[in-house]
Amino acid sequence: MDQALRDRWLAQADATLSSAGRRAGAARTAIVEWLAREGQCLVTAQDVLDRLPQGSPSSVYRTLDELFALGLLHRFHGQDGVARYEIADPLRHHHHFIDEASGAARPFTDDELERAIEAAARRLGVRLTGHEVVIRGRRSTNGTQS
Amino acid sequence: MDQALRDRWLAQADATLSSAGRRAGAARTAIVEWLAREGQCLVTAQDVLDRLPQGSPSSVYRTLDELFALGLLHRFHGQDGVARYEIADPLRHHHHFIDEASGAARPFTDDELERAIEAAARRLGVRLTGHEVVIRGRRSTNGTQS
DNA sequence: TTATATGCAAAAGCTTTGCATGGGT
DNA sequence: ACCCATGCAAAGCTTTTGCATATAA
Repeated sequence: MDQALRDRWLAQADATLSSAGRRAGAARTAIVEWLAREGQCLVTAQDVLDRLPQGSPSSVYRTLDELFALGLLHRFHGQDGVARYEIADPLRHHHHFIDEASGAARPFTDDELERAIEAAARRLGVRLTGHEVVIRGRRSTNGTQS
Repeated sequence: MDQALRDRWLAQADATLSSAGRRAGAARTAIVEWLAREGQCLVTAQDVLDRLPQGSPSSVYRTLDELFALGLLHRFHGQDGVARYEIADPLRHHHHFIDEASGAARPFTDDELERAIEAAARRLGVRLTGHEVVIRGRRSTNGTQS
């Protein structure tokens, strides 16, 4: 749904990978392209393996790891101990709402919450390098957003 | 450092466990008592095993699981894919600051942040059942707290 | 040509489970 | 006496690693 983000990330990923001396093989190419399309929120290695004809488990895990190490992916460890990744875009930051009814995760952004986190870090005497918020609950009435 | 919390939780745990029909064996007793003392922030199954003479791996994992299922522990899955637990106290809620220099996690509370999360949930149209915040960074200057 | 990417299979690490025995109530 | 708790050993799952081969640059 966010074409601009997709393209920007793909270009950034290619640039970063090749300037790190990595070469583009069939597996990595397929994985990176899939992530650009489908990796905007919390995908697992298994998701990639299931949906991609191309790529062995080792390639998938290695590529995911490498992209994470280069700062191209964020990594989380979900409620079940399985690693989840998503595209890291410096221009966009989001948090996660987990719907208890379905177990599904939805990304959301909230500027006021963002400011509150920065303020809390200041009060703690911490120079912030990253932060994550997970909200769990149920949609109370009519959904307001997309 | 919080004696009241410790005692309250221990009493609550005993009550909840026995009303769930569970019996107190040597392993569970030792584990629950250790958690009441040392489980206020992000301990792993391995921590329990290392520090306790009493209790086999299966007892530790089973007890931790059971306490989680009964709502007596919170469970998180750390950056390394290892499950971390901490005492769940309805009267006290805290978040986590992870110091990038040491990797250590420290609990903190912040009422304003709490309110910001509630406000964000309201804006999302979500009835909140839980939430977690992780802040990552470095202590910027002189440490202010204990 | 030379270092890197890939895939297979094996290993590693955390956690869960089956089962026989011990123990609480 | 009955059922739950415990511990051992084995199995399960996700993820990592070793190694031989294929391939990008």
